[in-house]
Amino acid sequence: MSKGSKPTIRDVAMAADVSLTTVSYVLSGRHGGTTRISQPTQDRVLAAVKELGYVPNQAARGMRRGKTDVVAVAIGNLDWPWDRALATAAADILPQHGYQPVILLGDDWRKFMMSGGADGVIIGYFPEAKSEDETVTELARRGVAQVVISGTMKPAGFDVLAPETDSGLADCMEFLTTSHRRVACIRRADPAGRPKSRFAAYAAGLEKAGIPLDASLVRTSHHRPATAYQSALELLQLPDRPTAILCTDDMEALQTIRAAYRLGLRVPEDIQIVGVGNSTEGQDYDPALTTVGPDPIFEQVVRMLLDRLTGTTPAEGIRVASPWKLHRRGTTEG
Amino acid sequence: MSKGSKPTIRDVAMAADVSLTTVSYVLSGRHGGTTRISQPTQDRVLAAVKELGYVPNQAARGMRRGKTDVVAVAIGNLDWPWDRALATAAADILPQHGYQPVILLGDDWRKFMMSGGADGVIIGYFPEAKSEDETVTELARRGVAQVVISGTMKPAGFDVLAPETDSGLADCMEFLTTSHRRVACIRRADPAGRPKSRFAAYAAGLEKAGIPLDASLVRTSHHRPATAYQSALELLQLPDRPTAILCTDDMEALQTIRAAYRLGLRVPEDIQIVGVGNSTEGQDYDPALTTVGPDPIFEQVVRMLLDRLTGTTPAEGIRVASPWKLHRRGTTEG
DNA sequence: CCCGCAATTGTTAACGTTCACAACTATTTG
DNA sequence: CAAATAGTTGTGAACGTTAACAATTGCGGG
Repeated sequence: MSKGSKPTIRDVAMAADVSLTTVSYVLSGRHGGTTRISQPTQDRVLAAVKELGYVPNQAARGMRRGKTDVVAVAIGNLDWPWDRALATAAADILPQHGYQPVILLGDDWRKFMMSGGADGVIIGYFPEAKSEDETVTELARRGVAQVVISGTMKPAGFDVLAPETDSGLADCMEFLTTSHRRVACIRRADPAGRPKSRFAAYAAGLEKAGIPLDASLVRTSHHRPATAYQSALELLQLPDRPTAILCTDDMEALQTIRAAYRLGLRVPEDIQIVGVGNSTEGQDYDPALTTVGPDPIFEQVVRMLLDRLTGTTPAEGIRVASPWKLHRRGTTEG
Repeated sequence: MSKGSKPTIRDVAMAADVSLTTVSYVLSGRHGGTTRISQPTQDRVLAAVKELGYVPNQAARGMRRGKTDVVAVAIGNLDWPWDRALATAAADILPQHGYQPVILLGDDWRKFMMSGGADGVIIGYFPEAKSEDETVTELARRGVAQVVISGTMKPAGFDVLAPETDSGLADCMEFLTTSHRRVACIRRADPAGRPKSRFAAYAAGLEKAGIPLDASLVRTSHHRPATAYQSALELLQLPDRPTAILCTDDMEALQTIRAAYRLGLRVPEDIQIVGVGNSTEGQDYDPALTTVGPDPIFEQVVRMLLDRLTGTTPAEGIRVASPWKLHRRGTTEG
């Protein structure tokens, strides 16, 4: 117990003058049936534990038990409301079930999971729309619990929550094109992947309504909120201003509202704005943001993982569709 | 290697027909001096590794080596720009130095670190302003690398980055009170801690300028952005409207700008707004947000931890003051 | 008075790695 | 030609914990 060393179960055992096993039993509380520890002994052990400030080493425990009690949450970027909401939900719920949530950014989850860092992982982020992923496949083979948010992947030893973006966006575009002819779009600069398909839905919606795609009405934002704001300013100062703007992410939509106010335009009277994602941020805005998205699904995703961890889910995996719909709110009233 | 089992170093050894040690040496690359592995053997091992998709188990490795190569980043809430920026900086920098960053929310870091989950931790969050913390002290005794962001704690086996909020806020209040008499405040609802001291600085600044504290000009926001927005609307619709508003967090300040625009007020002509934190969000705004805060320090914090991990820092720990100053930008021009 | 059972606690091997050291094979040198 | 040496690879213990199983004690009944 000198400086720089952490107390082990061995130290506790010596302090309480019992064997390692006894300490282990007392702490894990699994001295139920045939193995009982007498009250005096328990007290002595607990006293020693407190005295030394002993906490079992998770790595060692995990190794022996074959499980880590850790769940990873893989997200892309803390600036995205969607990812944040997922991480927050996981951090709220998982501890209640004895799991330690850890949030991993970017691609860190691959190494982390492959090296046995956690019992399960919620993957909320794929830079590209893909139908399968080598790491996911391998982890599934190894029996790691996984829930993947993806519209394009099929369950195969893991679970998939599939947001039905296309139908939602189609509804949205239909709604917009019935009352607008000049519908602009602020899209993400992501190479391929989600945003692309969102933009594709925009284009498809225009075509369906017989409106030619006007390239000058399409702007690309480059991940930072300020660029979306700039794009919005440009669009709104166009000689023939669009009457509605579809932003492929709520965050960008909020920037657009701000740009409108800045220019003295009223929302929704002068310009109507629609986002994508149905984030709480948009709900809380004034006027509340009309948006295309799922009902909040993050709790659901976390529970899907918990079910899989407890073995409730069929081994081959399930696919839960998350319907996306248009939430008509303040920015498109009237 | 059947379904549900992960390949171990043993499997690789058998496949390559060598001993465990050889595999370990090849992989860890530490076959430098007296222990060399011949090229053919290396090739065979690497082939087997690839074939089996073997990745060393981090827990086992960590146990043996006495280090985990993991660094935890403890933050309070993903909704706070400050916390996000810290986590993002850590996630960017740490992997370049061989460390796996994991983000922990709320109080999770206590259990996690006490059970040996990581070699080091960056603590960016304390719900209360305290001069010492039992967990931190104990971790320091155990030789865990720690950097704590705190204005009130003193280094004692760990490092402290101390934001000089008071002097910064004092400057700010002086600046505001020279041209304004009615300065409102939107503060956080946190019980004690950071926000409290920020509010205290507001009160002190008023007193110094001989302006009585007007309770009707103080509003409390309850963590969600929408409440700050509401508070701002109320303040701005007061019969005798304040001419400046100090928000104890940039996020709230941005909401306040939005509220002003909503009411048709111009910023900074009609209302001047100051935030706290110097977040990038505020910088990107239009008009850019005047704010009290440090120059970006998150990279610095991460490097402080790396220094400590490599033993560069003196054992007793260092205290780095992070001067806070007023960044005069668009919302207070003119 | 001995046996068996219940109530407690201890022994030991194992989880997957790493590392100091031992051991083996060819070379080369005296 | 023996022995030292360099170049390779293997052995075994250890990290901290758990769990199947063994061992010890005390008690009552046959």
